[in-house]
Amino acid sequence: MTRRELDPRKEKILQVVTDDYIESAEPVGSRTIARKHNLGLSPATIRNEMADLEESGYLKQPHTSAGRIPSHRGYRYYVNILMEQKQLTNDELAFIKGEFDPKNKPAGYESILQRTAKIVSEITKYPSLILTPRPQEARFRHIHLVAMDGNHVLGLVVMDTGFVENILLETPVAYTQDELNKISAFLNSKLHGVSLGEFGTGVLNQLQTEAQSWEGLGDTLQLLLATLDRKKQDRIYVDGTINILEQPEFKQVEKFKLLLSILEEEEKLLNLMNQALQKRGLNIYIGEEINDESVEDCSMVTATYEVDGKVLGAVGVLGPTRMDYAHVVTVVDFVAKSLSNFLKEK
Amino acid sequence: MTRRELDPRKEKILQVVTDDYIESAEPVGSRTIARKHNLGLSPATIRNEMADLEESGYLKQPHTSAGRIPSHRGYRYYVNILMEQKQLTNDELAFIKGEFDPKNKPAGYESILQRTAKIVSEITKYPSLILTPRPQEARFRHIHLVAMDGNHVLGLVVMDTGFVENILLETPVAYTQDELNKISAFLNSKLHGVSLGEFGTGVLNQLQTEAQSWEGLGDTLQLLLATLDRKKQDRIYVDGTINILEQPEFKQVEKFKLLLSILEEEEKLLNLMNQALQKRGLNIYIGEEINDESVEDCSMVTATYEVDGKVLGAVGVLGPTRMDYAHVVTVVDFVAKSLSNFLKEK
DNA sequence: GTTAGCACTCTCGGTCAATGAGTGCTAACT
DNA sequence: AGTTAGCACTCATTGACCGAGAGTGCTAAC
Repeated sequence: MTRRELDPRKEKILQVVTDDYIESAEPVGSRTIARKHNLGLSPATIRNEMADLEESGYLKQPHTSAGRIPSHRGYRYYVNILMEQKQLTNDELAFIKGEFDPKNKPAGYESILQRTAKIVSEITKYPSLILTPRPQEARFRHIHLVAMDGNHVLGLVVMDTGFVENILLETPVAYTQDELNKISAFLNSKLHGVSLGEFGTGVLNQLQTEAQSWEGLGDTLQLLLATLDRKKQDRIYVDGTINILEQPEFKQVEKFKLLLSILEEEEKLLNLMNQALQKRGLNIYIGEEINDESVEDCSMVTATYEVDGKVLGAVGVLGPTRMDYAHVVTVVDFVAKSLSNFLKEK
Repeated sequence: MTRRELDPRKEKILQVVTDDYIESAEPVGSRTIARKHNLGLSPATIRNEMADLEESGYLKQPHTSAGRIPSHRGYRYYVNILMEQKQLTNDELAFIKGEFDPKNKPAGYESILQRTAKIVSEITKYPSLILTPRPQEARFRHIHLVAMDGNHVLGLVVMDTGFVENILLETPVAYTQDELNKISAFLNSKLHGVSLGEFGTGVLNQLQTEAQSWEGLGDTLQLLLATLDRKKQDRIYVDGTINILEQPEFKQVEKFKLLLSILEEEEKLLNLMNQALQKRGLNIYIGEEINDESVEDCSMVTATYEVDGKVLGAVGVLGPTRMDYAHVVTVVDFVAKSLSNFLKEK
């Protein structure tokens, strides 16, 4: 539905209703519209138009004798066609740019994404979600084994996404650093460019047969892989959950509890955010377009971030269907782009 | 106040009131007590005793013509003297033991503590807090520098707490692995056993002068330290925030918002939990004994965990003053001990 | 096609009385 | 002297009721 299917006057009214409702959280009536925006129309006319809009499914009434609010269909039309682009304020712009200043470079993925989550939730005043780069698709760039005391070896794995993982291994034999260097070189030659996803038992078996010359290496490898496998999971950073309490629709504890239970369950969040990766760039999910039966009357705005044309993860905002789409879209889009740039520098 | 300052009958009544109130969240009246626990006393007698207890500050009334609830002083007496030891149920015991099974050994500090937080909040049904081992006091065990592509060096730092940190450095010069090995050896000889806290600019300056022979090393060192310094912060893992919504005293959104804002602010949590480290073992903070003006009507139960007699961090539960102390104390204590054991195995 | 007018609907806030839980006090009981 | 029955009193809670206000749909006039 990206076609203008409504005549201009109906569009104007739908837009006004949506804007007003987003701002006030109150159903908006014909009188209010006539008063606030002088469309040169009487309340009665507006009433007629609104009745039409309700019949064709763009508006709805919480109860007779209340004003109208947009239906999901109405929001969809609003978002696709009517919504006016918003600009970031100078403050917002400065804030985001400051946080993504290349001077802040070190400090690893984890803290960058956590910071990104904080930025988004602070500006939008909604809870934010950041999906980490998908480890499954990361490729080995470098493996290094370091001898520690006794039977301990520290495995260091660097992926092409810049992701660094260290794994403390207990080995059946005590290796010298020289041996480990050889093993490292061997592993590097075999694994360079292989993705964590491809790297199933097949590759492992092959490695093991080829590596029989090193005593006990098979077991060590197995351990390395088991640990790596556990880290293979995507992660989500959440921030600003508390913001949702500012929204009047969540004043009833029950509604809020439902949403919080989702925000605390990483698995559900992963489901939500993984949808976002399917289509690069910006996405808006309104109401039941979010594929989760336990999310009620919520919408989600997401944008993917990428490096060298490769989609890594996504930045998202979860809020009530009555969220300030124009603002959120602008923020999410800009932050995702800033994050992409920031990561490219590395 | 660990003396029995009340006569047995008053004690019994204080205990019954507290137990009942903890269970029901409703002020408890004389009639209820006479009915439920047959003390062989009439409501009138109980009323007299309760009036005495109120006068001496152990009980209070939310309003005239309501039942009594324990005051903070009453809770304190209850916790110190009256509370009956609870046993863990078999299910709880099995659950905890299963999670701390040494077979689950790998996977690093982070995930262990996160899991611990989950265990505690799931069993107690209150939000849980886990304070990480204090990086300030960790001592260097091992430093290793690995050459990556071009001007990048990966610094690997292992602390005696088992904490492993990796830091990607951009160096002004491209080092060969041989050079790096020498530098590593040099750093190891200098830093082994030094704690992160001691490691101020003093040590740094000394290192820099001694290390002038390596071109550009000074800057690199500085960078390494700056990054390490940023990691020096204690961390807190929180889980089960949502549980607090089950408590009737947080049904009003405002109360809940206050608590949530604390649980989302790491700095405040650190303040709270750092108190716990002062005294090893179990601690109970009731009401204003928690040193934070924004926490209202809450109590905290904490227990330290340790390895080789050295206190590393603490396990805690934050709940309403009306929390089930007996249960929480048992759980927190046992989990802290299990965690200590688990960490010792490493 | 637009609008004024009007009857109607529904929510919200406030008042009022009834209810019930619980208390404190006094006087009688053991 | 400690215990208890009885009674008057207090206070929060609940449900019924009412009026005000916002908004609608419909009809008839413009």
